[in-house]
Amino acid sequence: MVKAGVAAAAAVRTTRGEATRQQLIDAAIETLKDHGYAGASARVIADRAGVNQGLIFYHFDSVTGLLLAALDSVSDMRQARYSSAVDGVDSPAELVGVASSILREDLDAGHVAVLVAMIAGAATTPGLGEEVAKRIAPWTGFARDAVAGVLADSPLGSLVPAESVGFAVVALYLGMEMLTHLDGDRAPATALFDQALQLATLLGGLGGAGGTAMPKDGERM
Amino acid sequence: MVKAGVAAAAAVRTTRGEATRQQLIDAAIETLKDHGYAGASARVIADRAGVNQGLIFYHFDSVTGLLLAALDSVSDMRQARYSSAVDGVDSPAELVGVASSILREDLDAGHVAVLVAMIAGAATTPGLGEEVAKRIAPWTGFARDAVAGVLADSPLGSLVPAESVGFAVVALYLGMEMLTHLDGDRAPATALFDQALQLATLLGGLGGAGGTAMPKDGERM
DNA sequence: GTCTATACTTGGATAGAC
DNA sequence: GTCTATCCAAGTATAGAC
Repeated sequence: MVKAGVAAAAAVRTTRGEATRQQLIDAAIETLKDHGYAGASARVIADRAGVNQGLIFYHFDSVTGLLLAALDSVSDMRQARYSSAVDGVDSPAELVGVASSILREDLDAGHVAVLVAMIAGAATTPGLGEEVAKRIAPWTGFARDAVAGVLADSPLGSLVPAESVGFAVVALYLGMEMLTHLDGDRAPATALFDQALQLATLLGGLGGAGGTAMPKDGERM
Repeated sequence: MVKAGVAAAAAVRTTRGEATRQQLIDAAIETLKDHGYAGASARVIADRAGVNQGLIFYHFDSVTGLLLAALDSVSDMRQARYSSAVDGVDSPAELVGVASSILREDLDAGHVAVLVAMIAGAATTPGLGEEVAKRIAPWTGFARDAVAGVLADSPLGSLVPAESVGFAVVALYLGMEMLTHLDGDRAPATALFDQALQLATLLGGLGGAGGTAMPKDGERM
């Protein structure tokens, strides 16, 4: 059996502990999606991961610690996806198109459900609010910057501050997840995005330079 | 002590049981606001109400039953408030103004926090989703109708379907509550509403008939 | 360092006292 | 009709085996 670089940088080698650690994070993510914060107990998560419940406390100190690691994982993963997708976009219509196609992914895969669950849980567990807030801030920041980017050379830029639009987009995003998840019907969310795309295209046409209507998907991740 | 109409219609007389029942509902609402769904246990709620824990099961069959009664209470109360406030509004700018001033009430008082907590809880507790969905539907319906009302004689009406706008408004509403609650900062929410009001006033000015900029508060409740 | 068995706490629910 | 005492299930956390 070839073992590449025993004394090399720690990042590469996968110890047994690292494997269970990852299994626990994955199981925590799935559990948050399916059962929300209140349903994400040590026993349920550990069962799903197929490991002993006590390992959560060994690897993450507490259930809360594990859930935060899960939030980190989802947040990092999705933001990488978003960054690469938004890269090269330069009109409001394109941005709406890209946001729309990615949100569809998120709703289907339940990525935002993890954020929603953790924000909800922040109300319950002392000290969690601060930690979750730290991890949500990049989302509003990212949205603000993306909006600012396409608004810079548009006449809309002077009407709507990117700060407010970024906040609104993330809020809308979270709210849509809640409503969609609640009655299992994606149709209103889809219709809303179609609507937004149409409107953005129209405004882009009226206004300045930009304006290809259809988004590029940005498959790279 | 005067006891009006002992044999009269049941609605008026307040039995001891009714009082406890109401105390429990009030305590459940406050507990959902402060500690979220996961923190709303029978013992915590009963302690807050100053009654024995077992009474929850006597009066409401289960904790879930009590929480749904609490949701009903908040939902009914707020919708009465909304209805009376929107009554007489006939321009988009006015509507945004009214919505803005009431949302400020809601954020301060934590009314929407109860909705958010229950929607989050719906992911956890089997069967709860359906019940919560039933109680949230009137909100999107109300928003849709309010939007449709002011959009009817506006040129915007043909651009944006009230259905989608209503859905978006409720989603935005829930998302704003989450973000605001999370980092305890009302400023972004306030700024967003100021922004929306400004934009609606502008669009109203460009477009059709309506357009007094300032909302009436609709103090009656 | 990794994992298991076990201790302890809290929560939902009910039988029966008042 | 109201409340208490109590049962059992589920939760977090740790002491100690490997």
